[in-house]
Amino acid sequence: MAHSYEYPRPALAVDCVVFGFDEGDLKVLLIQRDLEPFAGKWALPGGFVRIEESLDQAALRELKEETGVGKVYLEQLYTFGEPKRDPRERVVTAAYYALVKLSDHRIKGATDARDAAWFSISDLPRVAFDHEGIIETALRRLQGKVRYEPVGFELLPPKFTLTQLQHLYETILETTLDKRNFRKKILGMNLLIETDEIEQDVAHRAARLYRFHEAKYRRLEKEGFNFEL
Amino acid sequence: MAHSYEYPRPALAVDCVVFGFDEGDLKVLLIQRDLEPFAGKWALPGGFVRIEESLDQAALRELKEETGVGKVYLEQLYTFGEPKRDPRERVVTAAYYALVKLSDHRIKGATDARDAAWFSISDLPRVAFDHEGIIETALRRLQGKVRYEPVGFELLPPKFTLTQLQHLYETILETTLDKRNFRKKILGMNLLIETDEIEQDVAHRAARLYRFHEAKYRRLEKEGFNFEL
DNA sequence: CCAAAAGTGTTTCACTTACACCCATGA
DNA sequence: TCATGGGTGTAAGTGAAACACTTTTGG
Repeated sequence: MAHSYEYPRPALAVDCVVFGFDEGDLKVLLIQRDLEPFAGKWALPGGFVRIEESLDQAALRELKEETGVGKVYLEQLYTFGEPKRDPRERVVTAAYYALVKLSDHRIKGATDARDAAWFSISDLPRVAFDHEGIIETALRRLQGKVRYEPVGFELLPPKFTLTQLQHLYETILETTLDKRNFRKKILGMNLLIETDEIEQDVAHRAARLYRFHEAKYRRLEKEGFNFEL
Repeated sequence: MAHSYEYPRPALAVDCVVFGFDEGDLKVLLIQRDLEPFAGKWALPGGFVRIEESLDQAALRELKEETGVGKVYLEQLYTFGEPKRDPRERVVTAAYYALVKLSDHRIKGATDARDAAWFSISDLPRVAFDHEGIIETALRRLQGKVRYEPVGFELLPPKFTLTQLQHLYETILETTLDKRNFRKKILGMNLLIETDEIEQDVAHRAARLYRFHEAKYRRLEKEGFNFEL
């Protein structure tokens, strides 16, 4: 193995694909760049990894700095290292994806110095660098993940209706689901806690609100239980 | 976003977990380090990423240089970036995993300057750095992958018996499978081509050899077909 | 009373699982 | 002829999929 200092080093960055879900719409958080290259263009929140911090820490820090997003589900996605992906110089980026509850973060966006905004996944603007490919990769990963792990709840408020949950799955998986079968299956897992509250301010019969029983899921998971669909 | 040259940069490496399958045993290829730190210890093949090459290229190059392994299935696994994972200085490593046909690579190992050897996954020596964790991550990934994509064939010779295939799955998934059900399922996919050859030099009835119909799989995959178990 | 979404069961079909014996071959 | 693994079918059970009407509520 060669010594590391014999060669020039690529720069190392992190970028985050932040997903939110709102009114049947899957959204991604983008920030407007204020520096070249691609100044003025939309891009994923991210930045360079500091010498003393882990990649996870770097991703969290950038997320906080650029978007105000705090407590989120965060997972490493893939590391992109094509030599020409940054026109200035060699930059390798460890991409992450995050799931946030829009109920917590609806206000954020234009809070920081930087301009940030949510875009529907089906109506993204042109983005800088290879970020379109990164977003695409993140979406595919989310589609895979949501089938066999209960990450969908990270995108919903703590209390939600079964219809909201179904719409979330339909949106992410780009499909439609049968209402009765969906409810049968999800309730059959006994991982939802029925609250005695109902949704408010709707012009029709109000649906019951449920919570996800995270602790119970963690317990079952350890015993080999598999969340599926 | 800060300019990259304001800060010291981590070094960037790649490491490969190379899997092979031999006589019912899942193996990993390790090399003996000749430099500090951990000189003399076993470690994953890998090295630093050069400034003009992609991560995939770096992984392939290191694999070739250190082990002679050429045509393989190669996929990025995860990027490990804990600040202290290398005692000398900050090194971030993009880990890959590779699947090779031991029938092609049985001879290799001690060919290069470096000492290389195959170890059973169930009987690994102590390894350098955080490589044990990387191997563990790779194994879990392989276990997940093998269920819903036909990567198992990358570990078998081009022609194989159904029993070999079953043993491969049993080994990777650490379980046992019912012979009749396994054969029914795998043959029912119509992705195996029955050759008119049989295995040689066995002290009992010789089993028929099959090939994996890769082209057909690629076609079906595009139409939405899902390989499963 | 109308519009809109909530909520609820049953039947059918496909797939998974469990299970045991005879056959072919080489030593 | 014996030991070793190769090769084969069926029945029962479980889970997925299809499917439509009544109820509640607010406007």
